[in-house]
Amino acid sequence: MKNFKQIIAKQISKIININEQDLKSYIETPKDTKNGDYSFPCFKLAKELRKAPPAIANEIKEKIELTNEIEKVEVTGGYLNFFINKGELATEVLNEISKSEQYGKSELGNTKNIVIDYSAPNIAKQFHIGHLRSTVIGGALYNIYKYLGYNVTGVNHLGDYGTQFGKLIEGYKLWGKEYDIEKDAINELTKIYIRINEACKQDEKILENCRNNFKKLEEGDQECIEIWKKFRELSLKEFQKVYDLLGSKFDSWNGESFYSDKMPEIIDILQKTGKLVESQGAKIIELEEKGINTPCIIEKSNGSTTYATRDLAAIMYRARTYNFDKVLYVTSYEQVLHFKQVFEVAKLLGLEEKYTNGLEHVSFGMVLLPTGKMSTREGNVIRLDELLKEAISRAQKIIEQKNPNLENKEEVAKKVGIGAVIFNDLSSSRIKDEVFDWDTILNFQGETGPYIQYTYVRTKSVLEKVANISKLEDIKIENLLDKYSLEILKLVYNFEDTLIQVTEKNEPSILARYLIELAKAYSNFYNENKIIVEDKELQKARVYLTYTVGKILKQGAELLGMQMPEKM
RNA sequence: GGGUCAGUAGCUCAGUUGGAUAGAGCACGCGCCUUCUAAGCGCGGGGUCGGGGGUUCGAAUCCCUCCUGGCCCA
Repeated sequence: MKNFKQIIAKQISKIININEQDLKSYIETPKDTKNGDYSFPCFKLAKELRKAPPAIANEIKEKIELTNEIEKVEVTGGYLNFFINKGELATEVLNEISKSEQYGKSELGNTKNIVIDYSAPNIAKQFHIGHLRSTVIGGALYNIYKYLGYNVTGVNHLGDYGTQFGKLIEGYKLWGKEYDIEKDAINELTKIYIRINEACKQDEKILENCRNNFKKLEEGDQECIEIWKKFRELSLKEFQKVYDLLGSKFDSWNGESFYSDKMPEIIDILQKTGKLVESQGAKIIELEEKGINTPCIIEKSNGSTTYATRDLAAIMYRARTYNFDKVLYVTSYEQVLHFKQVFEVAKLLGLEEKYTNGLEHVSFGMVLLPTGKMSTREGNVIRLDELLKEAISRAQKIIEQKNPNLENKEEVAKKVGIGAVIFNDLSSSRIKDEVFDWDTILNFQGETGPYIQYTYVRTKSVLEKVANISKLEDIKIENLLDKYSLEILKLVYNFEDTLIQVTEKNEPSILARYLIELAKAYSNFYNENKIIVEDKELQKARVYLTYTVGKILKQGAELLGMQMPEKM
């Protein structure tokens, strides 16, 4: 697609001795359209050229060559304002839209390998709303990178390993028959876990047995492995229900346990660097000279490994298996120090720089309850399946009230309710904390998922009424040059750029905000203009624009992981 | 205590990487459905961009400092 900024930069570069790329980065888009579509602030040049900014602007204006794309240039103060040819913009955008089913899709990523590590719930623990963000942010990034031509691998790095399993196994051995873990696995396992922890406090012997169980698990003891496998399987079955609702998919389920036999190599390599030192019985790596004043613990004093070791083993494995250009770790900001340490230590593994430079922690804010942090131990967590169930049931009530004759009510309620939850999590910057509130998350009005779905449904409804959409060749562009249409066309023009920005910052909220803007622009258009009108030429053009908006809303929402109903 | 992230309207958040008069949504008030879905649209009030210094033609944005809060580490 034509790059208007580039074209303007090119014209300016013919007059001023600054390279095109720099000029392009100076060009901005004014907030107020009366200041044009693009603007070049001349203040930067004042010092160098020893002239007042308005004088420079005027001088450029005198010399600049207008093109097909640039219709008019005006000087306002020190700004040089460019007005582009709207017909050219509209033609360009609609051409691009009509070309392919998937607008904005590209090969930009050039099949670079991206590994995204997300969701990663803990086996035998509740899948609560704290896990939602990782799942949803990671999922959106997965879709968007893929859309831009990257070769993406989604990894669910399950928390399926660690000393807590020694305890759980012991609890299960002791009282397994009292609990129906086949039926309600996670709840029952949680009960066992609480009970065994109590028992450990009372009786040293039991604690000893727990430790032994974990050791046995590591050494391949048949019974322990069987039990652990059962926990894992049953937990995954429950997680899968949530993943099905959210539409989450993973290419790999290699969790922590997968790396249990890959850690000795890591320790060996680190040992050989001479940087691995003993401290209070533990093996650590000092990172002070790297500006991190907490050492990274590789092996605890009792000989067991840490999260860090497992993550290092994972880096090694992923480098070999996926030849990654980037690994994105989508976890909450609680883990910033952990990843800082791991990424630093990874440089000691003897890997190519390509790998160590590609490690990135995509951190996000926490979901808090009005009372503070959630805690599994205190039992004040909100289960994700319950949240989703509630979302669906609220959507259902609204359908009952607004559109009682709708077909497939249940299916629509599912899409709307879950869409609201997903969008809510993606609509503000990752880093923001979120205080959980039912009415905020399940709000269906204003800047929400359902608003985007609703706008989409409106476009479908119009298209259904007119039955057929004209070919682009039959559209008279001059029918789309009003203020409301142009607002839409400009946004459509920005779609691909928006996707690129998402990957540059690993920030899906940029796409979420974009979709809100587009839905708003269409709602304005829809409100101000009748689409089905007497003037058939006008109708054709407006229908085509409607079709365009619908297409992008759907594509964008699906990239975020939302599903679109056709009616609601 | 050290590190780190954040602070913008009553609440929740945008703010094009330093540009023109700081914008939305929610909530509140008023208006708009005999014609394409009112889960919508319009109008209205509401701001010391945490405070103070600095850099700059120009700062919510960059630097310094202090305050408040979150998180991590001991």
